[in-house]
Amino acid sequence: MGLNVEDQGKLINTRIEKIKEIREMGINPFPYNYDVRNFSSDIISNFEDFDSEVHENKIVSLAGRIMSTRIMGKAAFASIMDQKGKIQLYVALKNIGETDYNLFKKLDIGDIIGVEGTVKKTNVGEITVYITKLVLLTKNIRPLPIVKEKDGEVFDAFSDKELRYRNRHVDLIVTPGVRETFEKRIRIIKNIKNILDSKDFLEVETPTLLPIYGGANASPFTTHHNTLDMKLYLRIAIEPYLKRLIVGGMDRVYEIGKCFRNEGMDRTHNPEFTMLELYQAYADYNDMMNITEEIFESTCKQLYGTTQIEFKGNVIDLKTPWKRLKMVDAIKEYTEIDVESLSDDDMKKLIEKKGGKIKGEFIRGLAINEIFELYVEEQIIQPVFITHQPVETTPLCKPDYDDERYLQRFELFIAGNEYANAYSESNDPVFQRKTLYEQSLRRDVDKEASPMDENFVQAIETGMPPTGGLGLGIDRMVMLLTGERSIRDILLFPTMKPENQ
RNA sequence: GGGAGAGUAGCUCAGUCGGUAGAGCACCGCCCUUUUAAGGCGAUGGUCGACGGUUCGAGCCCGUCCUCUCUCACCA
Repeated sequence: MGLNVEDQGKLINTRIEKIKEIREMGINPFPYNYDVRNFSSDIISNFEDFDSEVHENKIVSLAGRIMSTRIMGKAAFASIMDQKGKIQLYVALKNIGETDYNLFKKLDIGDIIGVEGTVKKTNVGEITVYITKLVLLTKNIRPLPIVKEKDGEVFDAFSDKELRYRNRHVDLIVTPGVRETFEKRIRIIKNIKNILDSKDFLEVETPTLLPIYGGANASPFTTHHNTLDMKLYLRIAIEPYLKRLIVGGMDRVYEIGKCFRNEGMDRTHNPEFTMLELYQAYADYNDMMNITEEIFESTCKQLYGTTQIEFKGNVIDLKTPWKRLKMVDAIKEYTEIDVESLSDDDMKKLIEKKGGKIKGEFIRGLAINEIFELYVEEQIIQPVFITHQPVETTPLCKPDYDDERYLQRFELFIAGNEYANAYSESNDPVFQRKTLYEQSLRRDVDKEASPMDENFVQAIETGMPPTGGLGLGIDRMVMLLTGERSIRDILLFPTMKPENQ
């Protein structure tokens, strides 16, 4: 198991031997640079501009990793992969001369080369660089898994997920589509930033290493600062610092960054994950819904040119506007139960019937939320904003004007999962101090309750304008928009146990 | 934490009833100037996840443990 030197010493040693032989030929197997003037995909998609039948002496120069070779005595085909894709090379003794051809015969799949040549279609019509010059740029000594493709079908895929996650550098080279998935992730994040920047939001950076944590119910990672000799925490949410900035007069701020939660791991949870948090002064939860819709719809269109995507076997249409449903109405619609008219006992029965639990004393608002999660959540396939959660679900959100039993809050559900959570943020300093203090007292019972953050409360006491706040799970969004079912497939380097026992 | 599956060559995988460890690709040698899962001939390559047990004999049966994958639950 593993890709350790000891395990494949013989294969590696023969390649180290080749490095010596190449040096003996007077060739440096690790030169310092190369003049790259073309990329594979540009040559292929603009073939007319390069076709040597038309442009007689047009020389291209490109560099990439050798992915396959087909050697036929005094000539060979090879394909190399660069930043933008793959392209075939024709390597002939008569075109590159004996020295370079002898070098070529010593090369392996995985080596990085620079080539110059002319572009022409082969007899069977494949656009190919007929090389006239070959430069070894980096000699590989650790063999790559050989993955073959024919007509889009992949053979001998590098399919061991553990090896792929532990050796993402190899995965990126040999597994078709992996790179594209991560390029999509990059484009998604860039597009979100473009949207927010165009709305005059300021992208800020706030600390991840904190003396005190808060903003969510979660267990933090702890660490230690040596010279200060103090305990520090990795943040579990971005919220407390962004709200300080709103107090400070930065009226529209956002951060896309890592949060860390010391909890279980599964297909949708990694210990470190990426959140978008956004706060807008003088806005409320309705404004947050509009921004959320725009973020999803625009990003999907930008990636695919359509608002429809397939996810978990469903066609999901992200076209806005999305349905907005109060939580109790959603329960009515999906289960024909009118929770507001139920007795406490009937609600308990409904929860227990589905295997749900009521923690501590019975609280109607929490029970309504529980019934929603048990009976409705997984049924929501098309995007829906669930609004007006019971006030008991969070102390950080303002109650609705019309009915103080419910909040000006929404959660976004798509394909049975939650993607975003937003509030008309509570800014009553007396209420905030009280709830945060009460929460800090519960810490010996509730491990996920946060400690009192005096500086944060003082900030709220300074006066936070009415503010709409939004939290959006970037990893979940990337999964939705790339069709990936596991968070590990959209994180370049997911958290792994160490290889040795 | 529960359930299911898996761990054999660098990669992808076979391995029958318990009887000398197999293939394809890669690698090495040879042939080959339009191939594309290139082809042909030949060679090399193994602590069968670990430990223990049963047996004349274990990749295979039994036990314990480790790791991974999938899935359910829990947790935001």
